[in-house]
Amino acid sequence: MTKDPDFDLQTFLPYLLAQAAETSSLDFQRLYKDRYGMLRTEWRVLFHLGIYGRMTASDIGARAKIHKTKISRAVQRLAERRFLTRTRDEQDRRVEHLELTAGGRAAYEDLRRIARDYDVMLTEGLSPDEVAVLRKALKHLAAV
Amino acid sequence: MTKDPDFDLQTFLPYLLAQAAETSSLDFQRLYKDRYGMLRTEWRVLFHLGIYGRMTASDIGARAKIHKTKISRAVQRLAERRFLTRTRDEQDRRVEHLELTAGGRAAYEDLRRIARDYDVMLTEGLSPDEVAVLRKALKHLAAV
DNA sequence: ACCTAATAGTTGATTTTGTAACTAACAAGA
DNA sequence: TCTTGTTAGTTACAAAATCAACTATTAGGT
Repeated sequence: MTKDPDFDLQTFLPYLLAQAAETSSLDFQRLYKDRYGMLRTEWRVLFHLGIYGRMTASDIGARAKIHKTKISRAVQRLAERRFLTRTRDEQDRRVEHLELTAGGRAAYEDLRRIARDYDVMLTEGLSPDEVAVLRKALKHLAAV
Repeated sequence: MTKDPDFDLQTFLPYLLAQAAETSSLDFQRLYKDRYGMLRTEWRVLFHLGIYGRMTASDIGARAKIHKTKISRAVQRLAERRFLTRTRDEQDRRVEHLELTAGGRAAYEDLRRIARDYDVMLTEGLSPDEVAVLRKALKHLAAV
């Protein structure tokens, strides 16, 4: 049977995005999973706390657009491993402040180095201009 | 606490890719889920058969980089709904050829139209040049 | 022909995710 | 001070993804 001339799956953005995201996500996963046995949401939470410091679960959810149940579970696991501490807010006792422990910070700094190296590796084969456009376009797409 | 100056999560490609892919995937999901109750892997299989015609499960897996168990289950569901037929190869009886039925083709053509419209909508706000670079870069990243 | 390895595809057990309902705490108006 | 509504976060159950083990069939060497 002949190829459909009107539509090419290889140019359909949700398809391309899914392929690229899955490839990079799986590659990067191997790095943090092997070292720390972390899940995807866990490194994301770890990185948010590493970069922005003290935050609440909702803060992270709002910034990263991750659902609160995912964050709740990631925080639980990170707390069990003593990567972060949870402190109740005295003014509003619904709120919990999260903060990395020394161990959490060490893990974050280690993974941040790895992430940076991985990012450099990913963009080999693309010109700096192309990378800039790619980042801009991805931000745009995430915001739609 | 201050922001880490050495590393910005908002430029880290696996993070950006995951955000963009998730956003577009969820949006597009609503369209095919509402109409046909399909899962992500199911529309992908449907599209492959719609575009390339007769294929085996392995062919699809190789082309789309989807794991064979996912494909196996997607094919089962599509077959139950009479969207495709499965035919044993006479030469090599391990192999099964998959092909869309008339109903499957109708669903594919309907969804293809929707996909095209959605793609157009996604790229509003980006110049044609930017879109071209984006597509090229995503293909590169998927292949790494 | 026979043994071993490889391939296509399926199934089952375990993990992970998603959805909805829930508790606890606060807020704001009557 | 009572509703009523909202927000932070957790938990329970259902849906889906992942991983390993499995069947059936073919291929390749000896």
